[in-house]
Amino acid sequence: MHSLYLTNTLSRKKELFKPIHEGHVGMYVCGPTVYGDAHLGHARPGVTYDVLFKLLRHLGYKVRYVRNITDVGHLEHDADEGEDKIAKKARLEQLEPMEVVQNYTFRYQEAMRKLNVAPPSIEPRATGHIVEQIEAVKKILAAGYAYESNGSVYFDVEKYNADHHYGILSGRSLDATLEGTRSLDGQSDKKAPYDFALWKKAEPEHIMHWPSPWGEGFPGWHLECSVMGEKYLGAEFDIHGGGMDLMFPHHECEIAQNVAERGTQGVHYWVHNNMITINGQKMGKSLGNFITLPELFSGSHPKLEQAYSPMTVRFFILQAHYRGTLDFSGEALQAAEKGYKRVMQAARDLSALAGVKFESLPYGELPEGIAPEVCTATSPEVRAVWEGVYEALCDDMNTPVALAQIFEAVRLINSAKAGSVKLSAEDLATLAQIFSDIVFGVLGLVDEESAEGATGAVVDGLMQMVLEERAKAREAKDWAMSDHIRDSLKALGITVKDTKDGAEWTLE
RNA sequence: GGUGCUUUGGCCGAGUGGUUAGGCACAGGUCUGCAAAACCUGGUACAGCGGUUCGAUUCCGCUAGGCACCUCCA
Repeated sequence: MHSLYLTNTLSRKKELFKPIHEGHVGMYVCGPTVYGDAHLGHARPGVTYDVLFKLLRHLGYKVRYVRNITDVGHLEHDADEGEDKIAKKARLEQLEPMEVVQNYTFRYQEAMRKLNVAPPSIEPRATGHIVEQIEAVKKILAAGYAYESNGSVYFDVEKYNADHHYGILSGRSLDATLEGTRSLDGQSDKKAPYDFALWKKAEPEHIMHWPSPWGEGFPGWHLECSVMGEKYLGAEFDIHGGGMDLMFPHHECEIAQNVAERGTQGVHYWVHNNMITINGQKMGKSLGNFITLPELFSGSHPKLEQAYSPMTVRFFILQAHYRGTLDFSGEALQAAEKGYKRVMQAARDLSALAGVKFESLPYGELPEGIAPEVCTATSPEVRAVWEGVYEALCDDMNTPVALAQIFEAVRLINSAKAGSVKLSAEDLATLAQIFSDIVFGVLGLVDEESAEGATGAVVDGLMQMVLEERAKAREAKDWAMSDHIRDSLKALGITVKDTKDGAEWTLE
């Protein structure tokens, strides 16, 4: 089996990945808070952990992938004094909170589906785990790491820090945290500013609340991930992913809760994806500089000159390493679009050359394929691509380098098609496997053109007929007619290219 | 103020103590009725200043710029 290395935020180093249970992986990723449309920033963890999910599967692991939906407890402005995001949205739109949740959950899943992000094994919601969260609060109270205050329960960070290290993940000391913590206006029930809420008393204006031993209230944001992770993956599990902006305080608090509640940090590998920036600045809700995925796919945003297809967006994300920032610009998206199309065209040509049909799996199904141990190709170039791709992906998911290797394969395919390079049957089979397993499998690309374009034999037949007529005109050197046909097709979005072996066409 | 990250050719973006990343764009060539595609070739990029070294874009220090987190954010 190929050895996978992942950068663990706990150690800030690349570590050899070893699962707790041989052959099995438990992975938890922080999902969205569903109070608005997903934006480009949300696509990054979606795609990143989708690749990790698929890579692990391809390497032969059985994976349980849990990605939550946050539908309560996530507050605005301040973790303890603000208003619940969902409730606020519901109030603004005169809706039942669950209507907001339902709507944006559906829209999020729809956007992920378009990006060919496989649905996780389990997609739990915070509101579905109120009972478990209350139980967790009780345990933390019993362990002495929390205190009740005026109907709310807070985590006692100072007490915890005396026994453990609060800041182990983000690399801070409590003093540093204290310095940076904003002092709150007005009265707070907390003993210290860095204490965070496990359970929050519901003020009269709150519309989402549940009964608890401490009165009517709702769970704190950080608690849900601790609780749902434990429920579905166990007290200890392998991988926890999320955006870098969640490292502190969210993930730090999770660790503290885990230790207080069950005596273990719970997570072996913390994986964090970096942000997508726009003009060098983080794309985010609070800055108002975000472009939603529906806007991106339709081109309906003042910053956009054109629409970008879901696969262009996926390719764009894949072209950068997940731990670095990725800067958005129209130019960069257009470059990604061209590159993506080039790879897909090569896939179609390879399909013809190798006599293999690449079929995309029905959405939601995962390839069972296990990465081959040995490369059977005969040419050194193809072998190098095969080796390079696995090496890159297993080296902390280096998708940009993997794609560079894929472009090498594209060059070989094109050269073979042009006749300047000879590829053996084994070479073609290996290339076909790389495309099937890696390009379409692990990297999760889909050929949009063949998927939604020119459907069916009717169009194929029609095009064949038209191109035959054009070929006759060309034989008769009737260039006017030939060009007229080509121009007319172009106006319909059909591009005709003349090659040695006759005319080819593609639909925009 | 604290913590951490970062500065690569026109743009995006990998990587390394000495050898081509890759994509997009651009220029020349091959092919072609033309066009497109494809293929071939091309541009000596690594913020600045010092240091370590036979040799640094790659290690160390300083300077300058940028960013993230410290409050909700993927």
